[in-house]
Amino acid sequence: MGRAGRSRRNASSKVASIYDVAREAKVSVFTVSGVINKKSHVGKRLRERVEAAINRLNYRPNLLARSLAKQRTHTIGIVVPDIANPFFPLVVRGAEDAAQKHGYNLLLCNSDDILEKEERALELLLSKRVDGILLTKTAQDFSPSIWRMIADVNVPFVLLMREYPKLTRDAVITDDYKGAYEAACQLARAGHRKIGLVGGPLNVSNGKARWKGFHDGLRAMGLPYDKELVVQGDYRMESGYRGGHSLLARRPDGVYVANFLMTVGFLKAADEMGLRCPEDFGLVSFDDYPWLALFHPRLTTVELPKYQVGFAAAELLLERINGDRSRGGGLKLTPELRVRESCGFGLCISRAHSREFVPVKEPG
Amino acid sequence: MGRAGRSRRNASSKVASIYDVAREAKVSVFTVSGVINKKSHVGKRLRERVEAAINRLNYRPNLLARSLAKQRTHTIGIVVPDIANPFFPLVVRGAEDAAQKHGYNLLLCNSDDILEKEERALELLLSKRVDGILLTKTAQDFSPSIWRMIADVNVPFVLLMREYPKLTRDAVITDDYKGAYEAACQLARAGHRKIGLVGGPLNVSNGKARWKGFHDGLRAMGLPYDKELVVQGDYRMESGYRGGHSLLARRPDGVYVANFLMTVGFLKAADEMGLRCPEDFGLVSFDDYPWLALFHPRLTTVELPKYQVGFAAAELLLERINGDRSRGGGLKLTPELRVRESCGFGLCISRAHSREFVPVKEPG
DNA sequence: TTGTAGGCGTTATCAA
DNA sequence: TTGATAACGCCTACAA
Repeated sequence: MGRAGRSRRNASSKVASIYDVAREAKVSVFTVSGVINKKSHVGKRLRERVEAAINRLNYRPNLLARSLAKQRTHTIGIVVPDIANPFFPLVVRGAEDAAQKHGYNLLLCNSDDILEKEERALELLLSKRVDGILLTKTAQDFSPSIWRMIADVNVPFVLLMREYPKLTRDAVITDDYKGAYEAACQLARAGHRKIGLVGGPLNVSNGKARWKGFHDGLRAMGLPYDKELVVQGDYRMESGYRGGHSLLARRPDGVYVANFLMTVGFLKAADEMGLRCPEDFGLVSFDDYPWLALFHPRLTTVELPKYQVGFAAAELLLERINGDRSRGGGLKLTPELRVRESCGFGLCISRAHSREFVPVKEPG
Repeated sequence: MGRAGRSRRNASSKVASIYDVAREAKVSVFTVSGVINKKSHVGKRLRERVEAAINRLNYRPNLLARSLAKQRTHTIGIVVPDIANPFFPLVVRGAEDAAQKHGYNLLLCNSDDILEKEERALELLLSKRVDGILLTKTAQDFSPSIWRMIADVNVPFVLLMREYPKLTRDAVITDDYKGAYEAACQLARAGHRKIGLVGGPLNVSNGKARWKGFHDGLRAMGLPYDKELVVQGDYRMESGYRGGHSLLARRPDGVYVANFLMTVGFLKAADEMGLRCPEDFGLVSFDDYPWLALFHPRLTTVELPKYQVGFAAAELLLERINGDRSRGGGLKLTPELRVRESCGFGLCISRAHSREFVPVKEPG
């Protein structure tokens, strides 16, 4: 006996359903559904009647019900370590813009780079049946239970900033090797000989890349790689601070810090030790922000195209969601060295990559 | 004839449904549902059988279906002007933490402070049947269509940082009047007499409060309020930049800029005009960040408890979602003046509010 | 072109 | 305690 008799709404909830519209327009739900979804097979007369009814009732389809029926939520999940880390807001914004463009929404989760939180977030996202997931993977492997769930649900993933081929090869990252390489070279060109590193975690892909690039950059410039001048951080302020204290005690004349948050911690340590940049040490940081061009020391940085990372990742994910595997995953976006005073370019000799500051010339 | 015979899953999708579990455990879906939701009325024997079946099938309830049935999504929508504005990430993080604690997720939207985008976002959120919405309202009034939809759906709102009593009195804001008042006083105490303002939009509540506080602060210190030294911005960098050029041309000796992004623009303008802070003008900004204590000029700011705003707002919203109206809406959190060198405290005579920097003493 | 009815995966009501 | 079965609101074969 179908559902014909149902949908008499209780007084409290006034939202109209497709049935109410059908009744109001004296047609079937099929017809209503047709005009909502702009199917071609609905007569002009009826369409107008339905549209009138829709307006009268201020009807809006219940997307929850639609999702259940169509097995598609038009929602994508995004899990980042911490939206409060200034690196991620632009990534998320890029993703949101791309998603929005295609009628998708973003369900946002923070993992704090902790596996357990990450897995909890993923379970929830999968249970809510998001159509796809953007993920900045933590360093640890998934537990078997999550692997199984992922396999069952079969939803596309695209990785943000970090690779994890066990899960997927679809990843949008930046060329951190190159960025770190240039950072090291810039320090060398500025005349520094005893160059230290505050690196990222070596168990995540970009931590490794930033370390390797630094290493190779030094070698290319004929400088030694000194383990004593290298400390490993975790991309958070606190680790930059501790790293700063232990590294600066060895009096390097140049330092490359692998992200902005650690740079802040590092500068705090330097401040406490009474050391000044660039007078006492040259500094190159990763990850640029507009205000860094205005405060002193004006930081030499390697800008990462954060917005583009998020945007491209979401676009790629949407392709996968739509079953399009034509384009290979694995975008690697190019970073850009921005030379400013913090590297101490007294002797500096490089092309200027920035319009905002004093151009410095390559040697003849 | 019920649904007994259904749910033979097609090969592609392997996720188990509650029916599969029921069949596997040779019980009814009612029993399975009971186990999942830890209802008391399910025998121990059966419960164990069901749990075993759940494990075997790696069953996870489909939250989409549950939401439809329960009329509750355990999702809350949050719409902010722009997550890339450094003010909002911490707000969002606070909200996410509170939400997470209660098993809720965040659906994030950016409005760019444009009414049309805001309304599109709200429509989507409402159609997806979020249980509640956190909103930083744009300056313009809702259109009638949105009003009607809101009335129909009857979902609780809590406002973030801005008031809009037409919609709800539940709002979590900061005491911007007080913050701006203190900012003005601090500039006066530092010895400035010709004090200018780069304010926020006057059609949003906190823009007005920051202007009024500034105005009253000046008066309290016996200084004139000079319209010529006041420009209106929109909280974005560009407006701070333009405001900086037009305001600095009048050579104020002290300036209060109503948020960080505009301060960045303002400093750029100053830089271009060859003016230095604090030598050529004292500066107090709104909205503090950890790194501002480390770069020069070290900014005197009025810190707003961003994280707490988000957290408290989400908590309040969750109370409303659960039908709890006992606590009155309308939290006003207290800002904190952090005195640092940018205000030019040569003559300064205030208590120190910050541990990070040189305490300056009240005169005897 | 339009309508009927069953399915999406839960929860919840009412008997048994 | 348990089980059948109607909602929840939408889409969509299959019929007409």
